[in-house]
Amino acid sequence: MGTVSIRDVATRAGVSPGTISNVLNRPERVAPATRERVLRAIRELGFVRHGSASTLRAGHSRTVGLSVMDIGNPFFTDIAAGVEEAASELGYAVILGNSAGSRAKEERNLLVLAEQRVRGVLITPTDDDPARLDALRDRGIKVVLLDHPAHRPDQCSVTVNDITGGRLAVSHLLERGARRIGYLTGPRTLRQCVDRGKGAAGAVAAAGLDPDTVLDPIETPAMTAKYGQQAAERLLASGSLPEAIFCANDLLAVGMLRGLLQAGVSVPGDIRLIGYDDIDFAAASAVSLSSIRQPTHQLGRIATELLLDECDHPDTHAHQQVVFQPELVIRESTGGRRDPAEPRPEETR
Amino acid sequence: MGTVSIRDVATRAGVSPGTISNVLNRPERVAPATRERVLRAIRELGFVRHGSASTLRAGHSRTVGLSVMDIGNPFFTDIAAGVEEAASELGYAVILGNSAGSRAKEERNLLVLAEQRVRGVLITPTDDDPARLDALRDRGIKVVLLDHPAHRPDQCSVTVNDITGGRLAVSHLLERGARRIGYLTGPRTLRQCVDRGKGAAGAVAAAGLDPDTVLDPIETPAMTAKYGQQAAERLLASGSLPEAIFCANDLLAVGMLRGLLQAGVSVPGDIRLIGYDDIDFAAASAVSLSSIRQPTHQLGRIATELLLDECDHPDTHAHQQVVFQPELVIRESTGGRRDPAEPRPEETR
DNA sequence: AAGATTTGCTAACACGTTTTAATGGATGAG
DNA sequence: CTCATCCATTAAAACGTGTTAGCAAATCTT
Repeated sequence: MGTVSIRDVATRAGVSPGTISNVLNRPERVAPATRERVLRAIRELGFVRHGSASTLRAGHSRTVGLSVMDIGNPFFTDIAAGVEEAASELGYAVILGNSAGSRAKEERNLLVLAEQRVRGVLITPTDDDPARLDALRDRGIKVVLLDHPAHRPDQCSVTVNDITGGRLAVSHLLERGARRIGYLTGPRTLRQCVDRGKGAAGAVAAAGLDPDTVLDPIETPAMTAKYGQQAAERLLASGSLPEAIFCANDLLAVGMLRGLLQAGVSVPGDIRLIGYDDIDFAAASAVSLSSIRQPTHQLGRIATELLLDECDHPDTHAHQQVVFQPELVIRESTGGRRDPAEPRPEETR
Repeated sequence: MGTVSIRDVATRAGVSPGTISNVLNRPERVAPATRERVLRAIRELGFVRHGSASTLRAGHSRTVGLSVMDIGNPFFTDIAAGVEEAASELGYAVILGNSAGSRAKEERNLLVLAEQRVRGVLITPTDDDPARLDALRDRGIKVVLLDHPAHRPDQCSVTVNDITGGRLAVSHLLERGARRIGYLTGPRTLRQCVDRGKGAAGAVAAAGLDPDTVLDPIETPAMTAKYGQQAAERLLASGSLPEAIFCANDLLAVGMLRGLLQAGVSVPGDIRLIGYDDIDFAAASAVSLSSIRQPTHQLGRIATELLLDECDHPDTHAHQQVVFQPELVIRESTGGRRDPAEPRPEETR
């Protein structure tokens, strides 16, 4: 019943506690025979190493933190899956925090992670303020930014070019003839929303048109399907519909689509619609959704590999800002029919 | 730079380390004036309590583990959101593990949780074997089963009646005239799949028909959209289509739907389709999906409250097996049109 | 065969916090 | 004024592991 400690194992195996520690952490330093004996004792006693004691003594743990903005968004769960995969390959556990877009919640989560003395943190920050992250670094906790560019050269980040993404989406809508385009965006404090908007404006300008008259931004408090549908209702109530809508993510797009269809608006007949992220459901939604694909799983995986490289090999580690390129996926919601054969996006470092 | 410890704070505030500990853990035992002085010192030095040291000394942590079968399934992320919400209200952090349906992975995750000396574990087990869970209990880690009935009376569990759910789904299909019904299910090792199948058979029997001739089970290796679509392809290749299909969860249903539509099969015209879980996307899919709704968020919340009650008040804690009742939601995929007004499901304890 | 090196292990301390019993000072009762 | 009571605080002993210096034995070098 009472928890079995390293000394119990030592007694059983007829060696000293230090040897047990060696077997666990530097097996090569201990003779094969003793090692076997110790491992057997561990099995027989059902010994489980006390992570806290280990962390306390060693000064660092075998865990990393992951802070995402919305655990309900498949974009982030895909990332989380990539993170978890890479972390567990390297023997690290992942503590997941959901900031739900709230800065206060993010702060609380980071405090918990700091208390747990995680080795490092992967974070999709809710805003641009580098102060909190620098505070973590000062505590010796490595930080890698996920889907957000590093604000200093000695920091790693993994992003997807959102300006390109916005450009791809809106170029596509322009190509299909739209001249009044709504931009359904989340809070302007989110870099992703701003950048995608910039890309959108860039596409309009590149077509020789005036962004201010072509693009019509609609802002929502959060990037969820619920707010997408609300936006649809407001739009319908306003009476003036654009010819196309670019949604800053697929959840907004799914909600918007639902709102439009319920009101009898035809997509893509009356309004063309494009989303962002290419979540699994985009292809399965009422009208299959054109979208901008991002290499989500890779995003999580690479970020984790960078973080753990920095943790385990701080001397040889080279800081990197990895930028992936997004890819346009055309489906019914923009009237498109181009075969969505799927070459993997190029990675540029 | 170097981490600031409780003694540094003590020195600064001109008190002993023990007093700092009291301020943090039993503020009422320390005079208001000193408390203020200590809190100021903590702020000024940027002290963050060392969770591991605390855990080591106190014998237990302020964290709980959550082990789910598929983090990519909105059903589980909804649960996770409920868990996280309830846990953080009570000052606990959540360590999330994704077993991805693999027993080995689940075992690895549980080991990590045991090493971290989590206070308790919320788990949706991948199989019925109680051994691993009993092992945790023997270590003093409380266990609450999520979406799985307790196998002993001194254990808490929170479930939704899956037999009822299966019955609701198939009764509905029978009502709509179907007499050959496919049951698209995940692995038969999953209790959920078995129970929903039982409910389905029960509904057929209750209608005076023979389950063996009416129901046609199709098993997949995992309950994902991918396998749902594969099943559709196999079904189409076989040439003999049932009149309706009951899918053991919405991901399977979404995949199945996609596969059918791509092949030009009309839903609900040629085949009626119903899923399970009523994830957000069910209402938004190509043909909106009839489904069985479960109170997911509540599931996570109640389970967490039970667990933490057991942790914090072991003496007064009463073990409970909470059973929720699922609810039929009719949409286009079964040709239904009943208004989906949504009374909340009843809770029965 | 004697020194030089390597190998395999031990003993003891350190990590930062919580907790216990003990201390000192203030307060109130007699 | 003394004594008992109470309160805020302290000092020191844990908690279970990792690490370091060091020692004995085994192996290698001339």
